[in-house]
Amino acid sequence: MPGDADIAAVGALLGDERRCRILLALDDGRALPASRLAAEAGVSAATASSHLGKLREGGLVTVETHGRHRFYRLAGPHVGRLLEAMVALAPPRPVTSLREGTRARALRRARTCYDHLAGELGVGIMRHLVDAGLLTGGDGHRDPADPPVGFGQDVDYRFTADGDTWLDDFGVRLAPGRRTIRYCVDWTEQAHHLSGAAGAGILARLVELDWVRRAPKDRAVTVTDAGQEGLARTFGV
Amino acid sequence: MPGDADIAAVGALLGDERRCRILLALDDGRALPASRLAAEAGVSAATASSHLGKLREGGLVTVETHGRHRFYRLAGPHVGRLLEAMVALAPPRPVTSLREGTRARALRRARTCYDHLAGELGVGIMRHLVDAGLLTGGDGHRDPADPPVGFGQDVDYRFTADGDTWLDDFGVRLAPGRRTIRYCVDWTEQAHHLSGAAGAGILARLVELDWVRRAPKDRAVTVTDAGQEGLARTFGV
DNA sequence: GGGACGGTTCGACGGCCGTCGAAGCGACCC
DNA sequence: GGGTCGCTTCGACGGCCGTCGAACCGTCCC
Repeated sequence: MPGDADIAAVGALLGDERRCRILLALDDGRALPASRLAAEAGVSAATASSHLGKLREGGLVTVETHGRHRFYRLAGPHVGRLLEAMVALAPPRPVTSLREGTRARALRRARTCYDHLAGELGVGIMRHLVDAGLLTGGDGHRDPADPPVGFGQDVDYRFTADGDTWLDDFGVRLAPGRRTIRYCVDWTEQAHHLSGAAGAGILARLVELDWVRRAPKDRAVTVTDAGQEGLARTFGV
Repeated sequence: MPGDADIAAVGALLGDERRCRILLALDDGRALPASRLAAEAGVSAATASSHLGKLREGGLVTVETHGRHRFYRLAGPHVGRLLEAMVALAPPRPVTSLREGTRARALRRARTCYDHLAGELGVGIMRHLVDAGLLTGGDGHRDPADPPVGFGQDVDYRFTADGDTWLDDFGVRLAPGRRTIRYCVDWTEQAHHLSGAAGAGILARLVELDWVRRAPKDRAVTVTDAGQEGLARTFGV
């Protein structure tokens, strides 16, 4: 039984409270520097570095180096699912922990990324636009060297004629010259979501329709009842 | 952060290879005696008892005592989901382990329990019958003292007039005197599935329709393509 | 280039936990 | 009731791993 050893290895990673704190701090999809995670776990930089090394080796987190900072992220949606499954099993559920849990889940579902939508919702909308033939392209790649955390980048996505029509019909107001498409790699979903002027325009229109509402102080996005229905009908999400 | 400690406690439970072996052995929903689990984990009875005690205290397994045997089960569907999430993260996937994993998943989806259906499919069918008003009752309870593992028991479920009609229409042949309803508590789903003559009759009819096929030597049940469609249409499962 | 800063590596300390044999306990069998 | 069997408890041994300070390495800033 060679495969069994590995699942225990994953379990061992999750058996330490400090490591769990680190993972939970990353659970909403952010990328955080090692120092912040050390503070979050309440542990020295040396210890945190050791934990992060193990989490990385175990495939639970990934690193990006920017200057003298190293940003850590959850390695993918599987990790979020795993954390969710574990939280569901942790027997005592103090209120605060519950709120944190649902909040992280909500952020994974929908959040803002600067001026546009990210999370399952952002990715789902972009996927729908591509599937519906409103948006084409997407063979571009992300330059691993320069870009700061979670930022967008030029790629060869573009709206089709149908896409232009759809934008007008849906009520997204974009100056003709500003229809350049940008996207972000959405790390909680490991897929693309729209950014740039189009992403901002769509988010603005969704807010105008009162389908979604932005939290005043953070990146949370809530979907209204009307939004549930409208988003499902329009984008299948 | 009081809640965080507990999720690490769950992780610690999963950090031991022997405990993982035990959990994986139980992953298809069976109840196994401690001695069998000791053998499965490749460990002495004393050690296995220690592990089982911890798993029980952690809420991952439950015990039923029958005579001098003690049968252990996964505590519920959450545990199955957790194992699934962990397997999805264990990086190397030897073929055997993959086959085992998909097999366990298949058993959780559909299996036989003596002469009737269990697993998600069995539970889903029963739920549909109740929701559709074909079956009523179900306030009975399971006597914790006597019954052997996973066996059915009398309860006050009964078919309505519509239910009788439906049985005839669907092609389930039951002698009028043999319409007594029995059910099993389905432990992988923590819900009821039909047993008794009605459960057996429905399974027989599903086989006759070639919607499902029983494995010759074990409890596995596979759903055919026609079955996928028919079961969805008939029972919403 | 010097100094500060973020991060990792190294080494040593300490504690927790998995392990098994032996003993204890209850249930079954003849 | 004596013997067996299934399981748990106890106690002792041993190893693994989390922890931190100190040293080291690279980047940024003036």
